[in-house]
Amino acid sequence: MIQTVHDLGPAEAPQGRVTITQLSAALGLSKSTVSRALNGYPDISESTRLRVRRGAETMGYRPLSHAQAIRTGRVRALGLVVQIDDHDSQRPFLADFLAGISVAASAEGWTLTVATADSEARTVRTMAQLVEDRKADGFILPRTLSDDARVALLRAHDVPFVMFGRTAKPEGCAWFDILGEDAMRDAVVHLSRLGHHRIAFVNGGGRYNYSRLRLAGYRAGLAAAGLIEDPVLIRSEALRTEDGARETRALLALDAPPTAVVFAVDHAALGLYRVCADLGLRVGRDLSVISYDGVPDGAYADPPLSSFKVDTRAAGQRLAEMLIARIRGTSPEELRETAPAVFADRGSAGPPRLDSGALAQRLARETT
Amino acid sequence: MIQTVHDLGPAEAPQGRVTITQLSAALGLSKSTVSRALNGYPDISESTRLRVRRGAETMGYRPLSHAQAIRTGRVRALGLVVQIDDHDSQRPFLADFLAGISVAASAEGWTLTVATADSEARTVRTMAQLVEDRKADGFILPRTLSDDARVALLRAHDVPFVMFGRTAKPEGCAWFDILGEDAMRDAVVHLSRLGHHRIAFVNGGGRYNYSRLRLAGYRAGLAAAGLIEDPVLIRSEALRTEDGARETRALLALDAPPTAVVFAVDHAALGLYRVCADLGLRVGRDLSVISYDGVPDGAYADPPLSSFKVDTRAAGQRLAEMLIARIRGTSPEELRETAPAVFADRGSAGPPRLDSGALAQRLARETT
DNA sequence: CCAATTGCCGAAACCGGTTTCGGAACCGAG
DNA sequence: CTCGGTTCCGAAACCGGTTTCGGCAATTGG
Repeated sequence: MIQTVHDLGPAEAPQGRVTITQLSAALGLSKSTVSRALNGYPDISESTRLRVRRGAETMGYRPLSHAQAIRTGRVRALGLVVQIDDHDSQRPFLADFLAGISVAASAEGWTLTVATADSEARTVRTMAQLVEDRKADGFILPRTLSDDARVALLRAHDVPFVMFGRTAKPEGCAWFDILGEDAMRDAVVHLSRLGHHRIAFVNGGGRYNYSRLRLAGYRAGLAAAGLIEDPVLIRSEALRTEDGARETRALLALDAPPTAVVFAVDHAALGLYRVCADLGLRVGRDLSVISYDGVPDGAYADPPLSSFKVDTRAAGQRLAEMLIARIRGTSPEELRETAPAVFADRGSAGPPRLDSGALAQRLARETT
Repeated sequence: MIQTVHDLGPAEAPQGRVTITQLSAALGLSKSTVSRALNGYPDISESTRLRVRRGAETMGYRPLSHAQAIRTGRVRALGLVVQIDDHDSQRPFLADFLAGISVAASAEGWTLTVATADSEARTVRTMAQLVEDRKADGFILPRTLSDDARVALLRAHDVPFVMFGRTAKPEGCAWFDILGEDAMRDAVVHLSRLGHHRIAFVNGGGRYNYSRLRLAGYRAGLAAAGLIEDPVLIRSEALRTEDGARETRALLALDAPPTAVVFAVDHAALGLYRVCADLGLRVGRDLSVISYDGVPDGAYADPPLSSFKVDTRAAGQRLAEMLIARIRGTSPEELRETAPAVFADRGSAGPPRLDSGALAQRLARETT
């Protein structure tokens, strides 16, 4: 007897779940046949395979992932360990990132296991724990570091993973990344076309792999614009607003200050706004800025921050899809993708009202 | 033969996990005895129970949760469905919230399954799915609504849950909540002591249960301060910065504008800053403001926003502990806790430099 | 036409646990 | 000394799947 499924769609028939035993009985087949039919074994005829699939469909059979896991060792769950000690831009994107992962995962009937850790060591330990307890079949690694302990662990234990971000040592690594270097290059070129000649660069954290790339992009932009690199215009380690303010002050204290600044991180770029407010400079006229990330706060600044937006949600989605493919056996070399950041020109970059010399004079007046 | 665990602590011995069969063999007991010993069955002598526990400890035995789940139906996982259609203050707290849940869960050997949904209907559907697939044994419900469809579903299916926030119909509900009403009351009293007589209130979204409570707290504050309520000073539906700006403008357009505003939501309160910047008003002097949430952005405002801070991480931690207790059988009535918000006085509330009349005149000058 | 494959499926073992059931050993009481 | 009741443990069934193995029927090759 097949229990009819009433109430909400595929919700719950009273004493609900249909098991493989029930399904096989209803079909007049053995459960081994049903199992192999559903899992694509070659020794099942096409006709019965179809019959089984249809029967499973109509009876609403869905195998319990933990019941299969006991034999297969796989639970159909993606793992994500969020490291929360770094006060960088991860937070505002977290919800979108999760959303992207979640839709891709649930589209395939997978789920997402999340844990947090407050240090790199603990992150690795947590991941090891999750793997050992079979709580996740693979991991999405956000914020790839240049030398990443997580990669070492997962490689050693042969656990599938995909990185959000590229790495210097790509062996066995799958990744999805945004082309931050192209964004930085385009930012410099854009500012150059607006008439800027002294364009500074404020990078993010050096331990992150992206900072290496973005610096290269900045340099490529200078080259494309025919500008020569001035080391004093390159700063780094600016992740938070305070950091960005600090670096901005340092840049404006130069004998020949920049008239435009390219930031690798939006939150740091917002520090420039504060310094400008203090010094009576108008962003986008006295000092131009272009940044990267596309955080919502940037849109609320005055003038709104021109920034290269990253579609974090889409990234999460793609990463989840790629990780599932990876777990199912696709080789890491086939799973490497990049996407461009999209420039949102909002008014924080304009033609220089003052050149570097005039700006320096104005700043000198201000500070005395 | 017991395999020795080398490398990193409880990591992985090659061909690792010790099973209950191995453990029972090593102890010279049957696996049923071992199982019952570890699960606290009464028909196991205290001495063997101890022996088993010690053996499990030294051999590093940890039962696979999905192997137990196949019989018990429980996977030792907490569920959290994050709804991302509402653009309210949920985001900045998400990481902290997850961190709190994560530590409490992993302390008990539980994990966290996260999903997202972009509408209430989909949230409910997602939760039903997770329950049916046994991906979570219970749920943490963030952002309790006055009339919450999630509660209805879970109650109907007899699935354990705890709410972050109270509810009007408490039957069968467990919760943890911050006393936002006390915060609002204290805010009004504080402003009154500073010399304010016209104190406005800008509430959050009416569908959330907390808004009812915070309004009541505002009123209690007026009563405690000996002020009479003026309906024109009460606004609502302000969650985002734009909303807060809109409501601030409406308040300042009154014939007798408030000299201080209490906000139920920090991000909305930041809208007041923007309006003041536009109008040339100095926050904390020409117009005072106290808010609620304690978002990081508030500390970066000028002057920093005085706000009642919510320890979201602690809340997540406690909620996870309570949910585990709930799943283990504690009655919901025993699982109801509240905690106060902590006032961070940062300078956005001061003695009024102008009274309501003078402020109105100044605003009139400004707008002409 | 017979032997050897091949295609297709069922029976049964298995995965790592939990839970039911029955029985041996021990106990105090009659 | 026997008997009924505890105390405590092992054997075996079970949970819902997967996978191995073997066998029957149909097909192919010689």
